[in-house]
Amino acid sequence: MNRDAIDNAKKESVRTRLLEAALTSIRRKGYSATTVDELCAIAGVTKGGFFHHFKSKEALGVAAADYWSQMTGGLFANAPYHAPEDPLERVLAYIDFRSALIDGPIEEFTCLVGTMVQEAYGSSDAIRAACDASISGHAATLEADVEAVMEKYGRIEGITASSLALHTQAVLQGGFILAKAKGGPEIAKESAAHLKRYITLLFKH
Amino acid sequence: MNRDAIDNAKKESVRTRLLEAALTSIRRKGYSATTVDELCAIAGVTKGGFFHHFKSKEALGVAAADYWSQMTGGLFANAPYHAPEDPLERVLAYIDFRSALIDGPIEEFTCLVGTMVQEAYGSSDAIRAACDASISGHAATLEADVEAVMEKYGRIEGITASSLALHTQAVLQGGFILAKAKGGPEIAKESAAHLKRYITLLFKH
DNA sequence: GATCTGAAACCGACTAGTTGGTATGTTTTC
DNA sequence: GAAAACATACCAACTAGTCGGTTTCAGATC
Repeated sequence: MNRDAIDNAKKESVRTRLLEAALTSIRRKGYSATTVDELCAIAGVTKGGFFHHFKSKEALGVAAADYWSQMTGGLFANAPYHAPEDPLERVLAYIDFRSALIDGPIEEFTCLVGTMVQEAYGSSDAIRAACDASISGHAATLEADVEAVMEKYGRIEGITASSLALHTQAVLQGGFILAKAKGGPEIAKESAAHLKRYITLLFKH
Repeated sequence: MNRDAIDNAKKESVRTRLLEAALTSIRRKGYSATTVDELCAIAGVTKGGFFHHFKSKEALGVAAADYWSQMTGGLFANAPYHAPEDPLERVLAYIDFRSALIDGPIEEFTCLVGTMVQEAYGSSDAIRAACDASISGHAATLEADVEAVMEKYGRIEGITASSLALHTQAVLQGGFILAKAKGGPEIAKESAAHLKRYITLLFKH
């Protein structure tokens, strides 16, 4: 490891550790219930360190949403669901991939930005916008495939690629809420199955 | 108004005012960010009054979820969507009814228990259970109609009335999250339209 | 029907701990 | 040697919750 690498590791490590702590805590307890002190303790930093990297708790929230976008962006970009040649198969494979991720402890498969925007949409427009960018940005990566599906299998009156792509996100987010209420992932997987059936029915008639 | 009525009005008013304040505040800022002091100020009661009616903030959360169930239960029981003789028409009319409710300021059409369970599922099992009871209880009122639809139009492999009824709730809850992220109700209405199309496609083939 | 009683409803000041945030260091790195 | 990266100590405001007291009022008693 050369000096640059060491430097980058150290440079990023505290900030990254704080962001990782934020992901865990916010997904478990929400944004408001997550305290700066707690994040400092988890990351092994003091208050001074925290406010050196983030000018406020709100700024951390925005940064956490951006960090989340980056992480999930990488995960989905490298996921295997892009392989099928047929666009409809790709979209269905995407849903299968999302469904496969829904497993284990609730706080490990639920969505950071979906959780955060619920509380913060009215209190912080910066956080709201960052969460919107994350969700809408991810939906946009699906939109091209949906568009190709509609081109190949025929357009349906009243349905746009954008609206259908966002609908997939709504179904997943809603599934997370029910999973939290019920205390297990099953219902979220079932909802994903309904979504898959919907898209199949739409284009394979 | 007889003495009993006066007594009940007075007896209920403070508690009810606190619950109403809780609905408003939790829907706007979430459970954690809602403070007891704030609710007291809105309801025009002091701390002593609050803790006379609720033994803790958590107890208020549970009571608010129950109160929400009661309110929405009345609203949906008296709603016009039960009129059609055909069960499928009833289910589709339910979705139209839900869609029509999605309008105006975000905090006025979003779901109290969906918002609350996001934050509280890990911190308070009592609140989680109350929110689950509210969502699942409401879904159960749909289940009979869905069951009748499947009886009349034919069952579909892998789909139960319960799973489809819960899926409708997932779509609506997810729509609320996207509406919060985007700052307007449109996307939630569009998702409801997708849900309606899904159920139509399922049974009208 | 005036008076007493006891419980429920409510008040208001208090507390112990926590909150996000700051001001002023000290150390590390280039 | 200066700027970035932290640490330390601190604060004012706020947090849920407590506690002793006061008010209200239905019902029992006379």
